[in-house]
Amino acid sequence: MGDRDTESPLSTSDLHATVSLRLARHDYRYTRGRRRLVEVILAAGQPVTLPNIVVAAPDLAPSSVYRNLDVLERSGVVNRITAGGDHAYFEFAEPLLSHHHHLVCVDCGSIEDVYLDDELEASVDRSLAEVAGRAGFTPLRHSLDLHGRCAGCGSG
Amino acid sequence: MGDRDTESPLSTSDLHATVSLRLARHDYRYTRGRRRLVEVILAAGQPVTLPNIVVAAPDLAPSSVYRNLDVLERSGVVNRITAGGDHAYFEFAEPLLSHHHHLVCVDCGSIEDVYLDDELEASVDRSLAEVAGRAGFTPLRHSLDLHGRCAGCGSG
DNA sequence: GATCATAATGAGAGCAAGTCTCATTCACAC
DNA sequence: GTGTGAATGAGACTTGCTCTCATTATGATC
Repeated sequence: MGDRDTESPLSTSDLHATVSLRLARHDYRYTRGRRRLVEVILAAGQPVTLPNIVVAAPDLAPSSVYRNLDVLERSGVVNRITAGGDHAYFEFAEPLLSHHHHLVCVDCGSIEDVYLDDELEASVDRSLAEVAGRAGFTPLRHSLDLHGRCAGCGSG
Repeated sequence: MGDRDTESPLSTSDLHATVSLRLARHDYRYTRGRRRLVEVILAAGQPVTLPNIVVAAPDLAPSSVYRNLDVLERSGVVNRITAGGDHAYFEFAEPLLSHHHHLVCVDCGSIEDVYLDDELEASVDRSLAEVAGRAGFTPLRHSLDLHGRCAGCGSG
């Protein structure tokens, strides 16, 4: 599993270069539509849904956006977050965005990124690896999300 | 018909009593169909999808099963797990099944329960509470799942 | 046990997120 | 510039899940 590259968040041009490389590695082309899609996700600065993307870039065809999100996911550029709401959320995958977790609002479905300290992450990975080993399970990544009510939805 | 050796801390009769109480607390009735549904989930001993349920109990109407899973979720009897596959998974909620996490297979979508030690759980809760507090977020529960390949799907 | 108000049921219609199709257009190698 | 195969996009299609509504079961009260 681990690529242990501890890269800091990338500049826009570095991002495009990295995405291009990853797509090429999977024999995909970095077309104008895919570049626009990457820029929309970058500009959002948080996980986005298809409606978010189409509102931000109405010239992108939904069917192509879905297809390209799939391509980006296969290439390791983007992660799909299925939190249970109507839509899936997408954000940059790990080396493009440092390892983090999510606050998922059970009312409005919004997702916010949060960062935990490295020591806890290490403990979690260690425990999960142990438990996975016992089950003959090959770990790829973990997801640690907190479900509750966001500041906007309050305790109502 | 009575299986006794699941991970559930409750006996079958205690389970029914608890479910009945929780439903009543929300002004729901514990009907025959809901009792059957609870028994199917108990017998499975692991998270189940709607197809799983209907195969195990073909006399239950899918529309009623969906509605009743919703009722059971609202009453805190059952948890919905949306792992990204085609179907949602359901299992008993926390006091009916002790706190645990999931090994989610990225290939076949299967979900297996795993248990972590209490100390790690406490650390996780502490860190998440701190981070949530900073964001004005009201925590309800956390989900910590390991994504990878199950023993059956191998490392291929 | 009989009666009644109301919740639950179930078959099928309906909805919507996401996928597939296919004719057209673009990206890249040469 | 040319050619080949991938990418595009509009819309049809699939499908997990929800809604509708006439019928039936449930639990409270007598």
